[in-house]
Amino acid sequence: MARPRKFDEQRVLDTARERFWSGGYAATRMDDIAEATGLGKGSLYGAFGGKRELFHRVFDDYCGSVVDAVSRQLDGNDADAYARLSAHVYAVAAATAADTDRRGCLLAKGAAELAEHDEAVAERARAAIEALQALLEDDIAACQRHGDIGADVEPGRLAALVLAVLRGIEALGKAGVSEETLTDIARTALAVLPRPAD
Amino acid sequence: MARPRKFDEQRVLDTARERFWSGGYAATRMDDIAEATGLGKGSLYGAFGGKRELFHRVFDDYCGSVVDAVSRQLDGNDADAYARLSAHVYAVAAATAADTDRRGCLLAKGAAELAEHDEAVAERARAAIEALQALLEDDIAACQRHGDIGADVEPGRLAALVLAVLRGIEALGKAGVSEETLTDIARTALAVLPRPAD
DNA sequence: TCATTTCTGGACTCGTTCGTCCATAACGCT
DNA sequence: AGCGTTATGGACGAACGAGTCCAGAAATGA
Repeated sequence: MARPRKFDEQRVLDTARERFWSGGYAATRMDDIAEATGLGKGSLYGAFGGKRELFHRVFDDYCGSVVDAVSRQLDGNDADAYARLSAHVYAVAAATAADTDRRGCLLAKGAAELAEHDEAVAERARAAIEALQALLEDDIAACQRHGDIGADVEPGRLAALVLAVLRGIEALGKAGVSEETLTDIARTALAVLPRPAD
Repeated sequence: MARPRKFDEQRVLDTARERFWSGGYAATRMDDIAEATGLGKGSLYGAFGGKRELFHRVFDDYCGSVVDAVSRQLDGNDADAYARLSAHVYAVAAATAADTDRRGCLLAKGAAELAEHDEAVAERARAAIEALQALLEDDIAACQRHGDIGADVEPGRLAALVLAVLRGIEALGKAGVSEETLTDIARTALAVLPRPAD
């Protein structure tokens, strides 16, 4: 019984994500987002409240989508668990290297810029990292059950290590390390994971 | 034959570093820096040129000091090379955990915020990472000579892996991962390095 | 002491950006 | 069709921040 919105909220969030992602929070202007989405500022503020709230929505969204994507990549039966892990690690290296704009990951970028001063961002990042760790742990446990990884180290520890390597690959990528080196890191990381005693 | 400066340039750089470090580049105001250092804006601009140039000076300085510090930590004879490596890895984990403000490393933070749009920052970060990698490689090679690490993997690859883990620890620390987990990652990383076949 | 040169610091300018406001448009319901 | 409600979008206000400018201070050398 009132005028309906003409824009798709999700589409606006996606566009805003692009802007925040390339420019960072502080360097992105609301006018940019308004122009990029075609919305007037009245609509933008009416729908999302303000810059900070909009970023929170975008960040939340992004974290969720990253966790979802990894979840899909790592989900499956025990027999293929190691193949999935390996594919995932190489995929992160390749994706980081392919990111020629050096935008890195919005999760890392947003956390780096705002976690210190914005509790909501810090908490969301923490939750996302925890979720990623849990996904890796499940997959590594499956590898151990299937005999692809030695069972003498707790899967949680190995998952934390792999997660650190993955985040490290992204950080190095942003610093300009070559694709070859990144792929090497992925390969070496997989190679040093303990083998079953058999 | 002219009035000498009343301030110490290095001290100003240190203060500016603090500001950029906690706030990031965009969120730090020149007025803040002026107030924090006690300088007037005239002096600030006269001595450093502008915000961008000042940040470049600070960033350059910081990268140099990080490389220097690691260099000192890893320098020594072959017999103690593994002990130094181990101490260094634990030290990074402890330092990251102790950084309760979650400022992380200015190298990572600056690179995350500016590398994409500022070639000078990107290049400086790349050079610093390369230097760190070289330092680790030297130490790992020493470990291999002394028989503390297996010689079947090239030291350069192991160094790249260790570097990724170290940067990953910092990234995870910023995301709020606990000290215990960070220390665990350090321990696990050291544990999975190949042992000599003996 | 005086002249010259550089430093100092705060007032000022100007562009920029967040957020507000409001007249108007669009829709659903009766 | 008319009414009430919500969306729209561009103009506007106000604050803020980078960089400039300049009158005066401080030091050195003649």
